[in-house]
Amino acid sequence: MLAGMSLRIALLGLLSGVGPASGYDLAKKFEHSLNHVWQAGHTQIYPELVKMAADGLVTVEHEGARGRKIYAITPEGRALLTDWLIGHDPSATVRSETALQAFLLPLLNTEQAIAVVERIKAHFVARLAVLDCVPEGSRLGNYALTLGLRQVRSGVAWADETLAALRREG
Amino acid sequence: MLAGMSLRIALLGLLSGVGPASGYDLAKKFEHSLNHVWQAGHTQIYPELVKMAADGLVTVEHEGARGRKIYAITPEGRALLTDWLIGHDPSATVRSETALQAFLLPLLNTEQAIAVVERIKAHFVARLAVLDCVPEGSRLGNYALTLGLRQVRSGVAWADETLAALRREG
DNA sequence: GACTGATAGGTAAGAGCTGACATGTCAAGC
DNA sequence: GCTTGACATGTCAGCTCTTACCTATCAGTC
Repeated sequence: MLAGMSLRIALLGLLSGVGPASGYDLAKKFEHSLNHVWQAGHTQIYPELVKMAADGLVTVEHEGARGRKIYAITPEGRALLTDWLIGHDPSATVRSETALQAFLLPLLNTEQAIAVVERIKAHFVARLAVLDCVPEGSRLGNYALTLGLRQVRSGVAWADETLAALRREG
Repeated sequence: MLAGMSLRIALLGLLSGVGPASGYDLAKKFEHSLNHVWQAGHTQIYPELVKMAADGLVTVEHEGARGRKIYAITPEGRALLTDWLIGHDPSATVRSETALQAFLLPLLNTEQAIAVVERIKAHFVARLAVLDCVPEGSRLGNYALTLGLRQVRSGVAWADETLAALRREG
């Protein structure tokens, strides 16, 4: 099980959850639900689907209007998906620009630090607003939604706590 | 301000916070503190320091034993660092394998889902243990530590909630 | 003297990802 | 008939990052 097959898994998961779809559909789905969990644009998705078809994980079910190609997950794809979900130990790699700014906060004076934390808080709040608008009951993604909400709320709480601390010492 | 200069910022931040250091030192610092916020191995750090020196952001202060090269941040480097901290709007790009597994949980049966969430929880707990052992008072990183602790704890809370829900329905 | 492990610094192939560009279809409104 | 905008699919350069590999020094131990 190679690392860095998360894009494949995400695509297989969508195909498994919502049924056959075109690359375009999958890109839209990424934008409107999965993007809180994994990012990918159409420039990544289209070539990946071609490779996945070559590997037998998906098939082109039929071609529709405007060159629209509908992909469906194969039994091999379903097997890979389930194996990954059950067996893959998620890597702990984190790359958060927000956390990096938090890390480096002590390099700024109090006034500057307050401004930075205010902006970080605004970011968390905006994200919270987006997550609150995600429709529930779409089967896939509900658990990720509650996880995201919890983590974003804890981000807001951190920002408030940090702002209070900075203002006390400032 | 280009995107994807976070590695530079992280290195400049360390040099600014702890003073001149070698690539090796910086790699160690990454491993023991920054890696909860941003990942980078020595294979990324060494070439990046060379490029940063070429761009005038750092200088080789002197060379020590065993070819050890000590880098120091320059005024230009300090200016770039401060500008980024104050002016950079952190990108919201997320790529979390854990969250992806959470997203796809509904594709599994209850028994399998419980096993996956148990593993995710174990991951969060392990991370919590690591963060609890990070020495406080090291100036840099304290704010990121409290942020990380909050988010990991909310991860554990989510896992407990989700396990309870799965066991009710199972 | 030989071996081990930490120190110290790299290179290079290839995978992953971003942003810019390119092409063409189809429906709706003017 | 023409334009606009959504639909639909792709390529490519360039950057980031990971993995595997390589070299060499020095201290301590068997």
